[in-house]
Amino acid sequence: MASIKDVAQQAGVSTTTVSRVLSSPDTVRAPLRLRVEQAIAALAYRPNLAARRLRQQRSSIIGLIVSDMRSPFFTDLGRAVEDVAYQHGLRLILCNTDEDPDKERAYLELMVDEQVSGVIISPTLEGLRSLKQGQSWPFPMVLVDRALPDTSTDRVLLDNTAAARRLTEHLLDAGYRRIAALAGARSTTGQDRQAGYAEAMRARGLAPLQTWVAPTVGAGFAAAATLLNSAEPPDALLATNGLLLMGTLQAIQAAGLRSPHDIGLAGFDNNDWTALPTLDITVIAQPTYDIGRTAAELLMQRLAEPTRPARAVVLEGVLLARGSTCRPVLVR
Amino acid sequence: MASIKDVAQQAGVSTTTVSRVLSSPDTVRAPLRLRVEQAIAALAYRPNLAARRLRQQRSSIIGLIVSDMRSPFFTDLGRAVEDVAYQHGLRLILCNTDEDPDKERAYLELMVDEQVSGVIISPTLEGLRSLKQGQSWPFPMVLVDRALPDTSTDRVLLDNTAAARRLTEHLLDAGYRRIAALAGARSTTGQDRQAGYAEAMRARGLAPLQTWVAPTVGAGFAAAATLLNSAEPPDALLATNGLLLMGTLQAIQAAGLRSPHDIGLAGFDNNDWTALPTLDITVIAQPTYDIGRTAAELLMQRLAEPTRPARAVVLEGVLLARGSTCRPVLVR
DNA sequence: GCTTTTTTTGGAATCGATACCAAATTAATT
DNA sequence: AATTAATTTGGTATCGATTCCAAAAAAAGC
Repeated sequence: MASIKDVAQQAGVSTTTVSRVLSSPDTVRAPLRLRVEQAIAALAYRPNLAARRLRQQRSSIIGLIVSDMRSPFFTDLGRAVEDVAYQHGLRLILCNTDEDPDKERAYLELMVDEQVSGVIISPTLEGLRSLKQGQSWPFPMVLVDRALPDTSTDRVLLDNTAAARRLTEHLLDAGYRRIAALAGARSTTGQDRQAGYAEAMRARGLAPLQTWVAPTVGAGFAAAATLLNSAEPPDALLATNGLLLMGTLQAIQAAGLRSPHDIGLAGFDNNDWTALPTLDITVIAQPTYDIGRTAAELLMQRLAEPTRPARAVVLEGVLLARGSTCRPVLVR
Repeated sequence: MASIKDVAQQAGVSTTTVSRVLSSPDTVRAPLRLRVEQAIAALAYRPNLAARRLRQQRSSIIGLIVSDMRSPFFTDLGRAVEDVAYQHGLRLILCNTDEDPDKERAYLELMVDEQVSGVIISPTLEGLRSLKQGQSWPFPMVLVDRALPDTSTDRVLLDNTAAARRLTEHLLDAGYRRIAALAGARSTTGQDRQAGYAEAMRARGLAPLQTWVAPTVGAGFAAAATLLNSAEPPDALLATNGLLLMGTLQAIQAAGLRSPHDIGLAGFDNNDWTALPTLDITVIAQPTYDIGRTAAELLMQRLAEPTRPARAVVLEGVLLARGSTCRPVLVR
């Protein structure tokens, strides 16, 4: 493996000059630069990233920390981040926390060890709290999907409260009244969406009826099944994320019910299956890829300009009104 | 940030000793070791990975190269790899090739630059061919999901031909005859599954009827729609992966057809939505997480023992026979 | 108790790039 | 043409760990 010394020798210059050709070519005069470039090509020289990193005390790596990459939202997000990262010559290290604050902390410490240039993170509640209490890390961070108000960290969020409010109003407008919400515990996203739901309900003089559940298909199924089997079952269900929506749908079908005839159904995340004609589920579509791309770009901008003020980008969800919320007219 | 020198000074020993406490503690006598350990704790010392990597000429990073992390199969796989990697103190770098051989090559070269310890890859056809032609890389590789026969690289595969054969036989046993297969082009997986399908068809004296398509939902939809609108439409459709299955289902529903009454439907990948009672689609379930875990473990074993002979692990798919292939008895 | 062997510790070189500062070269100014 | 300023280039220290080899200490052998 050729090193910078070999290149320097081959081109008859110092290693300093070779280094300059690599980082700021226009400070080296043309004839020399040409010789160096030829030597680089001839030896198929590739700079040693470890040496560079040791000297510069930073790496061209960024971290992506999410709860579980298998959740479709994070999958899309990750793909977008990866695209932008590689366009900028940065590598992406991937971490799944499973909503475990200890794992989250451990991964952040790994990021310190790796001397990453920056981290994009969808933090746990505990992580957010410790950030708010002044916990700081030796790299810039961009929060995605989750954040607490009044913290000065770059972030990209959906207007969760507004989106949930809109979705709830859509259900109310369709004539549903006993609307129950399944909200993901352990994240601000779930809390914000629950808040939007509750606001919309109260605005019409109705009592909100939310259940807090772990953000998994299984937990969604169990909670929805319990609701459906209760004495006074709801006439519509609202799931605050794609996994819970799947679980809820499973419970509805397992109970032999159909939307919209027997029960209204709406949720978040425009996953492929929600659009199937025989399911046709009303959802809030999140601009998932955009969220990831924006987050990565915010990080790039901060790396270029470390002192600029923190920026919050709030994106809108799009309501896709479909058949699962078209309540048939009933006479009671 | 404390360095090994600071620790050495604090403990009153040489850096060599500190290094030894870190890598092989039992070569340092207890009292000294204790002093060093206390100094490490007191200074919250963390070794500089760049320095270590520069000296050792390798990094504790592994790469995962797949076509698109958004495909559920690769999502699960990636999660498994990540779990095992972190258990072994390795970081995971993620790459999406989009089935583009140039991108694949570029990413492999990045892996060289990063001096990764190893790579887990689901290679493109071109990538496999160049491997077979003797292209070699300065790190061990484990192939997942795709491989050519007679190459000596560690690999973890599904028995794709057998699985597709079994699925096709299941359709035949249910009474379907004009079974059309949508096979993913550009991967050995698609080819192998097509082969299994074709074998099963020919064994019953039927002519296989396959269409090669790009492995995306949209391409699956288009191809299935064309088949359904043809003069002699098939009586069953077989999709060789989860994305194609979704596209096929969309086309069936868009045409106003229902399984199993109007048309049989079967596919690969036991995604959540396939199990919904109202869809209830027969699939071959791949042990996705297991595949990823096994691949990661194979890599760990090779890192521990670089010279051991290459190993191929072939896992079985599980046929989940569901409602979409229960052909109602017809009189023709 | 003294020599030999084994174990434990330290000194200094090394990995490969970059950054600072000084030397050399070129350009600009009077 | 001589002096000064600006630009290009090179020498060398440095980043922080590991590794080889030698020195010191402990254990073993006679």
